[in-house]
Amino acid sequence: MNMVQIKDDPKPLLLSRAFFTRETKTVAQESLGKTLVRVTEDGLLVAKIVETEAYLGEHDPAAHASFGRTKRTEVLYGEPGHAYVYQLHGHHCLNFVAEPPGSPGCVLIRALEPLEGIEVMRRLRGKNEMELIPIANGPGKLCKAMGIDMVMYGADLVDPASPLQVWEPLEEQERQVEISRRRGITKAADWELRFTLKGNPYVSR
DNA sequence: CTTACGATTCCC
DNA sequence: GGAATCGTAAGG
Repeated sequence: MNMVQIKDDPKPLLLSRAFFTRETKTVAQESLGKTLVRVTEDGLLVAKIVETEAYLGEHDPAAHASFGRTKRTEVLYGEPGHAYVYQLHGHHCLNFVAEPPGSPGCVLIRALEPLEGIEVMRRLRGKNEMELIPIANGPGKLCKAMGIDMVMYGADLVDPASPLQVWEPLEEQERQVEISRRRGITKAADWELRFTLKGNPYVSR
């Protein structure tokens, strides 16, 4: 990890709008290994994306977009590369909006490998003595650890002034993607749209 | 307004 | 295995 590079020259690391302007399934797979960055008053919170799920749009029974265009899903129909945040069971979940405007695909972020700002993440999770793995190995847990709530709804992930950004990987990595069924849903449960970094211990169970 | 229902988490 | 928990969407 090269913190000098992070602080001095973040722009070349930012992903492009074009990255998100692709098929949802592609964006979900390609997001693995990328870097999620939360800019806070206590410094940068940095983590590697290790688990994602694709939600395909209005014809995906498990997707929120299957309800059509509502106040909640509005951002899904807009410009790709923005954050879709929603609440569930008192927790928050983070998605990346994918596909061109009008096509409401999105990518659920399900687990992170914490890299920087780990003490702040522990504090946000409410447990100072927490082990590294359980800090962000679930969709609700990672939002709490990264300080992501409804304020982040619609945040532009490719804007260097945004509180929530997605960067290229911080260092070279080999990347083997494993494909499986989406977790925790009852509709279209057999669709294989969950993507994980093979062998990564920070993936959710 | 009322009701049903989760893309979850944590504890027993 | 089960409870906590609360916004959303749908129906009256």
